[in-house]
Amino acid sequence: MVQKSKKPPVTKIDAPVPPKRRGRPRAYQPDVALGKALDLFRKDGFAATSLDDLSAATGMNRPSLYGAFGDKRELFIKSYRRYREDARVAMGGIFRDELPIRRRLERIYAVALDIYLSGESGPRGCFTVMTAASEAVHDPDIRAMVLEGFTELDKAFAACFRLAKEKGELSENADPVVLAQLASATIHTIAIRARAGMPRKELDAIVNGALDVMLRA
Amino acid sequence: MVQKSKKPPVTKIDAPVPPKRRGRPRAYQPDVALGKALDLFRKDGFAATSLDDLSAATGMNRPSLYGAFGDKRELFIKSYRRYREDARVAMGGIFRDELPIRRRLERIYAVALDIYLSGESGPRGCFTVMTAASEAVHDPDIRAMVLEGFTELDKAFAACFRLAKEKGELSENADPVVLAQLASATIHTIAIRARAGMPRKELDAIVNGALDVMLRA
DNA sequence: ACTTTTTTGTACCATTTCGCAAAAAATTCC
DNA sequence: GGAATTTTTTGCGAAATGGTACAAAAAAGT
Repeated sequence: MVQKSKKPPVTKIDAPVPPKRRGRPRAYQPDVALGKALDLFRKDGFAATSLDDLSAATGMNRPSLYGAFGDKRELFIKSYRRYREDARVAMGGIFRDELPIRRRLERIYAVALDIYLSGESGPRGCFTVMTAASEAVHDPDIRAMVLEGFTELDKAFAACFRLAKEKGELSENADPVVLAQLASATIHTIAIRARAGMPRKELDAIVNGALDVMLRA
Repeated sequence: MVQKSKKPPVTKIDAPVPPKRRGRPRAYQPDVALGKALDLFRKDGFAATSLDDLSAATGMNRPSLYGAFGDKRELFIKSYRRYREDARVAMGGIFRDELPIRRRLERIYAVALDIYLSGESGPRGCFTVMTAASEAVHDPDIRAMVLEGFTELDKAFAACFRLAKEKGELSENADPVVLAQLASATIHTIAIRARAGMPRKELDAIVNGALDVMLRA
């Protein structure tokens, strides 16, 4: 076996052209299936979601699910990763925006609330918070991912405040790290309260009050 | 039978003397059994806790469990009520204490962290938050209880800040309601992060930073 | 001693759940 | 057209789950 001709060298990582796979073609698109799985997990949580539910939601039958994503736990982990990616693309732009700090934060919370309040059968909250509240205690891998999610948010907020301070939008003795933790705390509280059914108006009010204090009138 | 001698008139509502029940005596104490059930629910959540688990933990077999507390959902609800009562007695005194505001809040958070970090197999977090993250979406009764839990905490904090303001410990333009929501947010964030495995030191630091900002250095 | 009352303990049932094996189907390669 | 390859489909099976029926047990009343 001098030359390995097994795979044609994939220069373009995901070409829009189907790469002519060998056997029977898939009846599903992994991306959309994973999205459906994520929706279900967000709605019901890990324990209350059965493989049959997932099978029905994705349109894949159980063996296909298994072949594509592994067992239930692996599918959950992949769903969670997908959630984080989605959140990053939804947020990423705003964090790097050049708006004044108050506007920037308002936008961030608006997008967050869009995510938390979405869902056909009731608001779904923040998947990171949900996972922390359930699986994180018993599964070290999941716990690590969740912790990483928290610190990622903390850091993003901290960078936000640091930038604002450099631009003179905050007082000299403002501590970006502390403010970031408060900003995260506000994210967490609205995520939880959203899932408990609190209407958007009240959540917006909480955000506004928190911003008043953090940005120190 | 001129005088009704069926029951001796129970003037004292719960005498420490066992009231001579009629049939076979219970092999368990409902209070401690409910406590064990609460421990389990807090550890694993509703869906991941089976009746067999509960049976093993309480020492009662399933039919007895059913007879004493109703089905799984009812047992969960009773466990949650118990949690709230426990939390109230643990907190109640401090909220009404006459300490300076900073000290008072420090104590509150210390007690809260004691509750959230307790647990033989990992920190158990706040049961209200956990329940909001899971069952609250699908069960209106549970959702109502959880929402009530949130507003109860908000109100307690608000009273706290109102008192401090009256005593001149806060600036004139401080808004007790807004500060209370931030104080609740801080409770929520440490509850979640505790369950995600964040060590107490870091949680204490978050509390301290939050107090700095709320009490306006 | 016998009846009544209440709880326990054993056993059972219908359903759900996760996982997998084996056959059938759809496609490419030769 | 036939072999090779990959996926789908069907269906099985062992275990767990929530709930209940029923007899045995343990106490008080008579």
